[in-house]
Amino acid sequence: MFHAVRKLGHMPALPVEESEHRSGPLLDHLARRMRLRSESVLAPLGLRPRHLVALTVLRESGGISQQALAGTLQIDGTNVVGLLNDLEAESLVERRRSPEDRRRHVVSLTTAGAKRLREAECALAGVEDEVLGALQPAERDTLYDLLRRATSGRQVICAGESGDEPDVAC
Amino acid sequence: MFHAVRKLGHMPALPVEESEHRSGPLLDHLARRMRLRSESVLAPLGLRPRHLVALTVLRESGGISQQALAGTLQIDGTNVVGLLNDLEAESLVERRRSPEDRRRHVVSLTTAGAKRLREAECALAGVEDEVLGALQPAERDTLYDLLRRATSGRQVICAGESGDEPDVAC
DNA sequence: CGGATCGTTTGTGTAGCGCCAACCATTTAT
DNA sequence: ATAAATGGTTGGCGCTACACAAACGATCCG
Repeated sequence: MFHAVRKLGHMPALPVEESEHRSGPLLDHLARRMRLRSESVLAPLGLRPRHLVALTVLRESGGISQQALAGTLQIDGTNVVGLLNDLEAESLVERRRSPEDRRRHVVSLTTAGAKRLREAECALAGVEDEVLGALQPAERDTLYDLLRRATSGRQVICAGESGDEPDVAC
Repeated sequence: MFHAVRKLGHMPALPVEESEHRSGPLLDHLARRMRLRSESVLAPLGLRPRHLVALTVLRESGGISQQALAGTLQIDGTNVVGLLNDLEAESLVERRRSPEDRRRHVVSLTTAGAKRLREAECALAGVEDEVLGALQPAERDTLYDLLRRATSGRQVICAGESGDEPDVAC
């Protein structure tokens, strides 16, 4: 439909930079819009956006250690404790000691947690409609799918891996 | 691929809501991952993630008033001042008084600003590769496109619009 | 003229979060 | 067995990103 026909001189072979744009800032921007509006909708459920993120992650990863959770959530371990305390206080989440290593806590969603998460998602329908209004339903599904896949990918924890510098000149 | 076989017919036995998931939390999650890693990469350029968001918005909206900027950025007007001060201090952005209403400041990207933004985007290539590693290049383009369109949509500023309550039972 | 609006400055308050340090319980290494 | 490392927990400190309020100059408008 809308080919951004920008600078179509003779169009030799390359849509060169055209693709130098990064989605980081847009992600930030959109996430903020969503989060701001979500807060008010989530409040009556006693949840904050960050709790939703945690619950969502937990729904997908089943039972994981707090450390691992801290890893995927990318927040400091000590803060995970507080986060889980909130959730456990409402029995949305469960900490059980791992049988093979009893130092570890295996965190998992309780059925109440799954239920609450659902309610929250349901409550967010309006917000999403508002924020993603410019997108067709099918596009929203695509977006969801992309986000889900992108987030489910294991992120490198900053391992040495100095094979080749990725931050080249560009 | 996965048709979210949304409730067709009477749908007797099934993965009922399947499509009740919201992208909000995922957006939050992914944005956080991206932002954290971006910070370190952006630092040498004297920029913070939030500056990037502003610059990106400005690149698309051309010259707009600070108020409008506050609106799209969804941050308080007084904070926009500080944000712009940062950017103007490095002449990445320009405030000119509007000719038709001299109270207003028309904010726009300077050429230096556009250049810096590009450098930043370029510097972010590695981060994006890392964070969106689970996505194919084509998918990343799709993601970018969706995000761009979603963010460019005018967001309702909370106008009355009480036609029908969108927060129905669900 | 007087009231509303845009931008600016200055404060104040709060939430989110990193980080450090100390402390159990437990596992693993010596 | 004793020492060291690890997972979780608590408490505290500090910083950053805001929102929110108040007061002011410039400007527009009725």
